[in-house]
Amino acid sequence: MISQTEENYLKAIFHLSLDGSQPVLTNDLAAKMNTKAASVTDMIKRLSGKGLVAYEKYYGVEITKSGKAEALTIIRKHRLWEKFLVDKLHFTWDEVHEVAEQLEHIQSSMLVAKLDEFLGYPKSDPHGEPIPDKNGRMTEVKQIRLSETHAKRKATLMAVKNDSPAFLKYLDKLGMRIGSSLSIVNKTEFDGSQEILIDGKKKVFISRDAAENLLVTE
Amino acid sequence: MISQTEENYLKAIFHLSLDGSQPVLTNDLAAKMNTKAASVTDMIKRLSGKGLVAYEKYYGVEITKSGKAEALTIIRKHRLWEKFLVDKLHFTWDEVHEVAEQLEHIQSSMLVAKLDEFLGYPKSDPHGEPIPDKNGRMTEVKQIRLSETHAKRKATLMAVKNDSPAFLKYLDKLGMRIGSSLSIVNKTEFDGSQEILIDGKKKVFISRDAAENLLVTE
DNA sequence: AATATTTTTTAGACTAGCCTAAATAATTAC
DNA sequence: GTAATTATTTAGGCTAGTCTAAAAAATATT
Repeated sequence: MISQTEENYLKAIFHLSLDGSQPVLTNDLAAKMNTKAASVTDMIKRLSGKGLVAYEKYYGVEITKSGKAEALTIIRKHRLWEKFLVDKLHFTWDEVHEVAEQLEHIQSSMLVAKLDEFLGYPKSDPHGEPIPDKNGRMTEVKQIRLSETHAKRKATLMAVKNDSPAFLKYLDKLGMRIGSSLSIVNKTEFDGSQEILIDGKKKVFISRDAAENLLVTE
Repeated sequence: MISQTEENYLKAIFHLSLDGSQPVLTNDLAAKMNTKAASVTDMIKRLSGKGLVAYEKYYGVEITKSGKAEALTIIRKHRLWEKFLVDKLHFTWDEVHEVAEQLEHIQSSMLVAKLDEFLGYPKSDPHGEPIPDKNGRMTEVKQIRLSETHAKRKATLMAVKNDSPAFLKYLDKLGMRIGSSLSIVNKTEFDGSQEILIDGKKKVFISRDAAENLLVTE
């Protein structure tokens, strides 16, 4: 049996090892989990004892095959629940994260399977993130930050890097959503700010900070 | 903040105080919670400290007004989720309890409100139990055990007293469901067994034990 | 009413997760 | 290459929730 706390650590390790360093460092994990390094060391030992991570003292931690499988089923559940909350219960995309953090820990493979079916086997969640299938596989689409695209190209918004309600509400106000077409009208090199056209209709200014959090395909 | 364990104790106390003794006894609670009496004493003190129950040493425990309100919101969530699982995800009524036991602890009043709306503000769960509204009020219908009805009367199955998968599957096999009309064809006094007609179609024998777990209105 | 039995509580110990403070290892600076 | 700094681990302690064994109170027996 794997506890909720263990699941949360595992998820954090998985995410850090994707877009961060390999191995994952104790302090980084402590920062992500909002705990102290000493607590992380404790937990890592437990996870290591269960074969979910490989741990080497003073070096760091790497997720194992079975740990990765666990992490992917948690992420699968999280994203399916987010999809449910938005599509069926009409939550807005900035309201779902906190609730999905709880729902992802419900244990029932039947529930996940039936929820997946009920939602029509969705491939991505409301933020554009891919939903792993029951074998943990997901269709990764090459996504780049809007800040890294070259001028004048037309791009499609696939996902957002930042899930904070503040950012998501800001995008809503701009009239931007997953699937919107974005074309760069003007780019100011010195501060990275851009003027973009949303769905061929609305012209807006966005900062480099915003552009870095928008993932698009060209 | 009230923990999941505290929620489970509170629910147990509420249920025991409904169809059992007032006050609720330590040993009864221990039996219901599958723990030892010593653990119950500990927990009761915690709940008492939070004002959710009134506890008197060597006497027993009674639920307070605020404790009852908490218990009712948990029961509300449990029954709404059961309704969701059966109506939307097509679980059978014997499969829902375990999952609903987990889902009832999800904290989000928005979620409960939206789920309620999504389900069309149902008044009862798949077992016929009433769903408390957001103020904890439920429309109680006078229900009696089929074993206590007088012969020849036609009754409607409103709820079942026993949620065990074994019993529910048995009822399914008999072709009996919430809302079925039951009329007693024959009653054997010495062992309480009955011959009944289901929905005017199917004639079956049931034991006193079964009849005691069928709640009907005449 | 005194004794025996049952119920409940207390005392002390365990695990999961967390903490602070101190010790140790690794890294950076000079 | 030694010293200073930073990162990590260990040691010991805390709370929630559980347990067993022993003590105390309530109840039942005769």
